[in-house]
Amino acid sequence: MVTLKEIAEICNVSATTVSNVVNGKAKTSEETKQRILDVIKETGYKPNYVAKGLRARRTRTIAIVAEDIAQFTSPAIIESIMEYCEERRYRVTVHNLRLYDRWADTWYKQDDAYHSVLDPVIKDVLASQVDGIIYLAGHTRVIRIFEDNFPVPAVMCYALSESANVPSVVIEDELSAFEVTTHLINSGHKRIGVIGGRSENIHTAQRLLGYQKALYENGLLYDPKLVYYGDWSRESGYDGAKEILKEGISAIFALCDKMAGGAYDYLDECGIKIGEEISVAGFDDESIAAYFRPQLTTTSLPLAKIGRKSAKLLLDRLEDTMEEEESDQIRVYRIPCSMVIRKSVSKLKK
Amino acid sequence: MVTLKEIAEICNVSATTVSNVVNGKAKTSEETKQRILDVIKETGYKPNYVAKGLRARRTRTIAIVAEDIAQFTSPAIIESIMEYCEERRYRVTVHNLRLYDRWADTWYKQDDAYHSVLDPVIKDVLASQVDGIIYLAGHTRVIRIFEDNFPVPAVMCYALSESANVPSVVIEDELSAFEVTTHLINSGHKRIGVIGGRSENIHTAQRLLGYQKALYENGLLYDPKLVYYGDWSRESGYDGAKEILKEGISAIFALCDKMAGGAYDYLDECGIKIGEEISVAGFDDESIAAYFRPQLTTTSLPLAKIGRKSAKLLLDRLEDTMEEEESDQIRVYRIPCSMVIRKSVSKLKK
DNA sequence: TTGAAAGCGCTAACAC
DNA sequence: GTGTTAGCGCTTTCAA
Repeated sequence: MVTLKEIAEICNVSATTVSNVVNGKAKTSEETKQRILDVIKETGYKPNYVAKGLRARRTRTIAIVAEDIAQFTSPAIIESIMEYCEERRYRVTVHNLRLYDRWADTWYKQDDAYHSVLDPVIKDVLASQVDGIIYLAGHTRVIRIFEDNFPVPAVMCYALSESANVPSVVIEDELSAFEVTTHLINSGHKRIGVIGGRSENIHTAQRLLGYQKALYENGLLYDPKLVYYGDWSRESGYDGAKEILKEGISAIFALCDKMAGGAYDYLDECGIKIGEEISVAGFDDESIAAYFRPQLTTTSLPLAKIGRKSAKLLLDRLEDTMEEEESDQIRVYRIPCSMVIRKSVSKLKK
Repeated sequence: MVTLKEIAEICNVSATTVSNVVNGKAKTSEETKQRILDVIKETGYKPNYVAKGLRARRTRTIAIVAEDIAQFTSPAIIESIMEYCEERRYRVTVHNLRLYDRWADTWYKQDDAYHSVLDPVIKDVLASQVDGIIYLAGHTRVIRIFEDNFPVPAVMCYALSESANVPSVVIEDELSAFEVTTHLINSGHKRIGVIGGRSENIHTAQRLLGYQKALYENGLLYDPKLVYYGDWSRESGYDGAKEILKEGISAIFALCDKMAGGAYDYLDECGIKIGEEISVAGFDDESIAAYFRPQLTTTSLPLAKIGRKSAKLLLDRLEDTMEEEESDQIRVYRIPCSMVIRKSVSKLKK
């Protein structure tokens, strides 16, 4: 690999001049400039970022620390972060905690196990001199890992940071659930069952609030017997449907598509016609949803927007172009979802 | 951020000694060693990889250049590459061409557009001094981008490289299709329709070969009228089913699950009972397959194995531990897939 | 066992 | 415009 110095020697100029040309620092005569450019082309010279980063103290590289890139929300978010960073000429590296892969659904409760994985990665990331970090969570909860003295700017993506200088970008759970529930009510449903995740889960809690708000605004009462707490799995959707069906409902709001799939399983088993005798709404708009029979009415996650927003927050911070508003209060950005109407919800026949 | 030099000053030793301790270079007295280790812990010192890489000329970092991480095969492969690299203490950075995102299905035919995206990324990757590269394709075809003088070792993942020193890791298309077809034939089916991708597509071509081999071994003749060339989309699955159904078939082998989904659409529309009146097999075992009604019999892709194999090939090469066999012939590793039997294929009722 | 010195490839400050 | 000098944080001879 040719180095800048070698180029300089060939051209009979100093390394500085070559550096200036490479980085477009203007003050070079057209003639030498052209000569240098030619040699660069001939030799196929490529600047060494490592050396550059060492000197410049800025690498124009940010790191995504993802809890698990195989989580269905991750790829689209990562992709949009990269897209945005490319526009602003930043490089992105991805680091993967593989949390779900390692421990399925339990890890986030065991602080020591969690940190045994996280800490070395963070250390690693920091050691590679990135300018900033986006932590990409697998599901929304409060994550407190960026202390106030964290050495580089950070953004919490798809989770809540609770730290004054680390903004969070999450989805608008409450409003979205409100919309779905309202849609169901407008279709004539009054007893609407809910299949959620665990009760302490933030997605579940917030969506339940939105659900309740819609009930309230329509003069309906919240009935705890209509809500089943599952674990986001297809199986728990099945169990949930079985349970709440006993309460005489006409619609099911499953808080994720997989559980909606489980509800379909049970309903099919009972010979109850979905989209006719009973309505079902999901959440997430995973690829599976469009293949359900009937196709599932659900809510799509604004993953691309979440990614872009997170990236923008970070890069603005790096370049100090952020609008003042932020300052020292905890910033949480909630990005709205959008309902996608398909075939699984229908007007209640009186 | 504390530096090695500062640690040295605090401990009243030279930078060399600290470096030796940090890297476990043995020849240090227990006493000073302990002192240094203590200070490192107190100060939270982290070695600067950038500086290290500059000096050491090896960064222990490999790059994945992915055509599109949002392609359904990518996340699992990336995840397994990372898992393997973690075991061998290599870092991984991911770079994303976003090819599908940019140009849907056409880019790989336009060399200039393709290179306008690829070249800067490769340049970038090289400039960041990675030790090696894994190119992760979105679908299998011949890709000729690593010349013989490519400066670092490379592996072609999910595509064919055709370059002597760049091994390729792909799936065993032909054998897998052979197995599916055999399964169908063993279930009594004699006229088996195929819905594939474009005819020039390698996946399609190879699987068709496997299909034909199974026919041959069972004394059946290949009939071109039974194969429809689609474009992997659900819609083309629908069109394909419509087309080949006219030929009086009792089973459909769709070369991807999405097209199987399209076939389901058409069959449902006609009121033909899948898994009873007609059998359908898919390919890929995407998450959607298990939600079909009836659940789809398909073939799952060995993504984790592909990733590990690619990573192993690269790291072995980096460390010169590879077995001799490779040398200078073109190496292609074909990883077998495995059928997953569900409900969409049944014995043909005579 | 420890340290001094040189240098990896590049950029920044300051002269000329 | 262009060159000189110094130094980013680390490792690696080689000598003590």
